Amino acid sequence: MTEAPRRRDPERRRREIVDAAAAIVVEQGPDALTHRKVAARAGVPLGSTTQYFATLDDLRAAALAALIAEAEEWLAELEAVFVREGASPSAYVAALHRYLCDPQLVGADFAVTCAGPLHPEFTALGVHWSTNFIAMLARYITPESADAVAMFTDGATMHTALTAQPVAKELLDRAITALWIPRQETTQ
Amino acid sequence: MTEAPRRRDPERRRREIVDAAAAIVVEQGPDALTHRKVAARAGVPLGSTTQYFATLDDLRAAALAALIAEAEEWLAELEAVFVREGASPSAYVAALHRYLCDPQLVGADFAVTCAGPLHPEFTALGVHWSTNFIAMLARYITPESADAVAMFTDGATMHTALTAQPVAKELLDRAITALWIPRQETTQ
Amino acid sequence: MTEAPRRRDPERRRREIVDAAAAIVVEQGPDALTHRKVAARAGVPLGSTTQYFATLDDLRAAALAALIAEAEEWLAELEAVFVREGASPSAYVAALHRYLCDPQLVGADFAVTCAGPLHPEFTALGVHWSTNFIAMLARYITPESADAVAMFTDGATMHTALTAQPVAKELLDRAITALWIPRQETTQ
Amino acid sequence: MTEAPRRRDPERRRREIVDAAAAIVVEQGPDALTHRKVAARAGVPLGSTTQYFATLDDLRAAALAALIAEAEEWLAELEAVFVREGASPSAYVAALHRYLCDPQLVGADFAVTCAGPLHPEFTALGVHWSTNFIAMLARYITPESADAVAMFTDGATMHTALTAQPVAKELLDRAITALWIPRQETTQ
DNA sequence: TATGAATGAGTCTTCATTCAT
DNA sequence: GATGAATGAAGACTCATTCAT
Repeated sequence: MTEAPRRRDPERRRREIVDAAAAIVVEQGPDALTHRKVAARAGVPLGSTTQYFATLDDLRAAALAALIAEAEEWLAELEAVFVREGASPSAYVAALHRYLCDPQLVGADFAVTCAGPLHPEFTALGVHWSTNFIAMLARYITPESADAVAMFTDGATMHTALTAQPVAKELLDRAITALWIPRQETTQ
Repeated sequence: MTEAPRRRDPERRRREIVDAAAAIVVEQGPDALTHRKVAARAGVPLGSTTQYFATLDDLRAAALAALIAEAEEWLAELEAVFVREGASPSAYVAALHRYLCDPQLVGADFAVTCAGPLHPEFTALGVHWSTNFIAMLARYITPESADAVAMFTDGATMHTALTAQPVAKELLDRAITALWIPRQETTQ
Repeated sequence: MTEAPRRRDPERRRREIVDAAAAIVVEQGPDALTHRKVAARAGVPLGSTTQYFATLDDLRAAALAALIAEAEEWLAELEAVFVREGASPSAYVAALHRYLCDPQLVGADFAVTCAGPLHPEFTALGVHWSTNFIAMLARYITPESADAVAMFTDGATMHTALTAQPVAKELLDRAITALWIPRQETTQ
Repeated sequence: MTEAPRRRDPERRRREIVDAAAAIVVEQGPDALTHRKVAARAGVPLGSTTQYFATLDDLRAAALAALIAEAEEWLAELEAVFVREGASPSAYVAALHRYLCDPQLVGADFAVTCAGPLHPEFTALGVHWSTNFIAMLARYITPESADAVAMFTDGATMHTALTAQPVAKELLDRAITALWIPRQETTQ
């Protein structure tokens, strides 16, 4: 009943294709994306992957954009916490640890990080994410501190991707506390 | 005579092949490696790439190992500095900045980091490098500090790879100083 | 009112499609025709190209017919000149040179000539055009002369298509004069 | 026994591929060439068509070059006749008629003529052939006459291709005789 | 009726790997 | 041992045609 009419739902199909592509990018890397894998995973005929995306690069771009969107969402939630409870190392560490415990998010971050240097067309995407991240932090801590925290966070993400184990919370806690310098202004 | 025996120098040819493969891995990523590219770049016949390496995966492994070897060398030099001059944040930052200014080293690090999560057979390589790195640091600073410094260093490397610009020395300096905690023991 | 009924004007749309197809055939050859190119060029939705023509071959046939129609028009004008001013080499050369200076006409002739031998279904079209041409000439010059003039004209057209430069008028003049033999009959 | 050793004869295989491609170009036109058709016709695996020719365009170029070479050979024979017996309309007509009776030659000429305007990379080939042809004639008849004879010959070839029937010898005779003007020089 | 999504066959091309020479 | 030809499996992409809406 909730199945609803399946046939002819371009929006849905497009989303299915992008989601399948994103999953493959996360699991096997941006270079491992093929039309065939996407079609098989999405359960759609081969032709529809080219129906919706003129080239594989377009599809890869859509997949990476979808992945970044999830990370942006996490970032927005983090800021909401800062607004609600104030920005503190412990709040940040809690959020970061949650992030690292979500393989989907870690994989997405990893994929974007890998795609940047190898595919010039995606460099901007990675830079944009990085810039956004730092900018958000810099609304609560000093710019220098924001740079350092972001950089450490990147390293933690890569390490998590490599070991497939989230970095220990204590480690995050010590490092973030050491790098964290709140902005001096009284008001934001 | 000083020319050395040119024809029939398998060692030399093998090295040429590995070097070419490593260069391609750095520039285009581990997934972009092909026999043809290697042969063309090394200036050797196509057949010799399969003569020396049974499969392309073997060749990729050799290339990544060669890249790691360069990083290990840098690590050994760093430790030599520590032994000679003592381990200090500034000594570390100087070495790290040199590292980040060498695109070859950054590219190598990036390639290994990318290969790890995507190709299970290379995960061990990445973990090994990371472990070695931390172990070296931990001979001079606390284990916790070593973890944090290594993680931040990873993030700095990825950021450099992404922007193709070495991270500013001041930024490295502030962060490393904040994370650096010498071991208490008087002797090592 | 002068706007005419725009929506629901099947004739108009059909003509737009055929014209677009003809232009593509002239520019890229009969084999390069695709529904998508036609739709894009005509500015109509993809579906309408199959709505009006059951198969691509049908559309190609319509395009070639339209091209031939333009040539037939030129032929009719030429005969009108003959009727008005009498058939003379110089009148023919003037008309032929105008023909060769019109890339649209040359392209059309070229397209039909190419399509004939390669696509059996279009052979008749080419033969028909050729026959018409000769028949018209043969009303004013001897049949033998008509054959020769038509054949030379074909060659001139092909040469123009190849070099994208109309054949020099002097050359046409000399050749046509040499090949031209008026009919002896007093009446037509 | 005359079969000789088949295996590993790159020269032979390359020739087989080019010949098959040339036959297809003649029969179906330059645009109808595909790797699959060539492989099937030559009786070689699909992969070898790309082994010997990096792209289909390269293969098409080789095929057209082979076809032109046959025509050049005919041209050389024609000149040999002129040298031996003197250049006369009847000698030319005899050779031309022989040419038109050979579907292979007519098809080749037709293919090159078609390829020229549609594929810019082959325009030069067609122009070159045309220029050579005229230059040869101009060694025996006036340049103006050579232009006209060549142009008529082109038309005759196209007509033969279209109707799949060689043009009648009498027609050729009348036209060539009318267009033929020997060089005035006493020597040459 | 008009439209554009759907799809599978077919296109060119790349390539790992094998193997004759 | 060294080399380059051989080959079939994929890969990206195009497209005629069908058909739901």
